Amino acid sequence: MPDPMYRQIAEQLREEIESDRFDADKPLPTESQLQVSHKVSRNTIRQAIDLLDGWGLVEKRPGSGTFIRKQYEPFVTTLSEWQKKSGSEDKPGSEDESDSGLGGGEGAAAFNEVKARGRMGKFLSPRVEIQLASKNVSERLRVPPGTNVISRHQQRFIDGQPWSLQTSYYPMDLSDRGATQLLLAGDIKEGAVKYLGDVLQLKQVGYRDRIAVRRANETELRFFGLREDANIPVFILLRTAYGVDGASTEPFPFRFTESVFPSDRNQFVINVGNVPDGLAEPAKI
Amino acid sequence: MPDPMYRQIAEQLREEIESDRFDADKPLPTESQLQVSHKVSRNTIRQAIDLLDGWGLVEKRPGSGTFIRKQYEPFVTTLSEWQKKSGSEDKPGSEDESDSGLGGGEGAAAFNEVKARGRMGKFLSPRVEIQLASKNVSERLRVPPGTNVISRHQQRFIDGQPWSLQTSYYPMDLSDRGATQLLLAGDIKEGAVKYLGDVLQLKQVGYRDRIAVRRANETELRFFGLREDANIPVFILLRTAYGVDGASTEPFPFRFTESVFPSDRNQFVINVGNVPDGLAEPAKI
DNA sequence: GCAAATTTGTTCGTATGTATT
DNA sequence: CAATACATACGAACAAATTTG
Repeated sequence: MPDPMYRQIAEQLREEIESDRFDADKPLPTESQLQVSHKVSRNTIRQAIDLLDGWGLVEKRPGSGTFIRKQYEPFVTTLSEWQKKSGSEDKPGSEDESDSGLGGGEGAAAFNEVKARGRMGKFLSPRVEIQLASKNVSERLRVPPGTNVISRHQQRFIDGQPWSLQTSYYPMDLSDRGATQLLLAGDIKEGAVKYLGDVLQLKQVGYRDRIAVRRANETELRFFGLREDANIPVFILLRTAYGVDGASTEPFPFRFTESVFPSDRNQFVINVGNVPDGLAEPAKI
Repeated sequence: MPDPMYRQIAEQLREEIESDRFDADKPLPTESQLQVSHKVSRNTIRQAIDLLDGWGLVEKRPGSGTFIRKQYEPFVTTLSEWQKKSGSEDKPGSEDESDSGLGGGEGAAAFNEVKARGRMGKFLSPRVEIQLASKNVSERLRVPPGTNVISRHQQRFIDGQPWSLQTSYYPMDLSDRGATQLLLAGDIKEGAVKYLGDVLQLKQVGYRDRIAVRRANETELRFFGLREDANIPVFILLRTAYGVDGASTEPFPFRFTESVFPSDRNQFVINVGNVPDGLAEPAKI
């Protein structure tokens, strides 16, 4: 039993696209042209192109045409530490935290990784709000639901492309005790982790990342320039950071971060134990 | 300008589904019924339902009806180690590796995590093949492309549901030097890492994970019971494991593993440094 | 076990709307 | 403003898968 016509046509177009038989800058043949050349109705052509669209291969622009979607060079974010400490063993949580804290995707460390990979990062100034803790945030920060928390939201770009959306939540407690910069909309140049260490003797000792994938919501579709039809899901990276300070030797959560990364241009790397030096290149999948 | 009809209808149906206004066991109203109740053509109803299908909310069964898709309780896999070592600091790569090696998603450790989470794991017997190393495999294992490598492919189930597909590649070298069990189709009860340690004094000292997301291929759609329309992508987890043995103190890659997890039922957790004890619960996203 | 009824799948033709050039 | 190209919507017919009597 052969596949239905629209699927056969879609497969054929896919094959033609992937072997560069179309000009990448110019639109594909129009629906009317394809309707003629494949001797089917325009509806059937549209079904075929809708498939390609759902596969993320093409992008339809009303009034203009159907174009081949540009494939991104994936950007790799290292979630564990990625800078080897010279002259010290590789011990997360040990005493010699460098400027980037434990590294891996945090503000300062993330920016450094972008630079180290020879790409151009642009992190907009954070938008700061006092919010009531959602159930999720209150559970992670161990504050009662509805408590005020500091929310710092930031848009990040790489090579001019929208790259990630990040929101960090801090207990109000921290600003009350003197970390007042958390309330200012500007960047914290040295990185929030180092700042909290300097001001409150709050030292990050570890973090837990959770990775999941879901469909992009309205805001995310708009910011990342994704078309809903293309069905590009987003990574959700939830990080709970733990620290100790003078008052407590038992680690407690002091920051909860939710980051959103479109899956068409992002990958993650985790190094555990002793692995070769150097930044990991993207995986071919 | 209001949304088109099919989108309005889709949103309304979504709202009705999410507030449990339909019986989860019985099909939704048929296309003909909806066509009447919404006073539109059947094609328009089909467009609306196709949207819900693409959102993964419903599942269409020809001849039978349209059903609400069951949501999975996500299974969480810890990629870093997840068992605290009693009486020892938390140092990956240190001397006191327990039974599960460095832990985190490996055969033995993965099975233990499933058990620890109170769920029922079933890992089928691996299918073993001698293959020519692909470009990807040869790069990771640092063997010339086209060299023979051992491939061990395994299907994994949790609570009776297909959960992941995993293929590990080992240099032939290892079996030549005595690790002959790698060539047998049976399970390696103690875990491959421990086995290699016992037989070849090959000790795992670290690993690097890469995480990406892509569309499921034919095989994966079939195995995981996914419908193409539902557009559920899969996680790709690539792990390169490094070890040392008597002959070399410089870590070298001895195993490369590619695992595939459907994103509708899987999440990952990474612990870095000092984090609270206990298995992390799924993220709410 | 088979035939009929039901339900979704495919394809056609047509008309009109909306966005872009 | 006109032409072009994709978007929405209607109606119809037949096919294929599944359930039911």
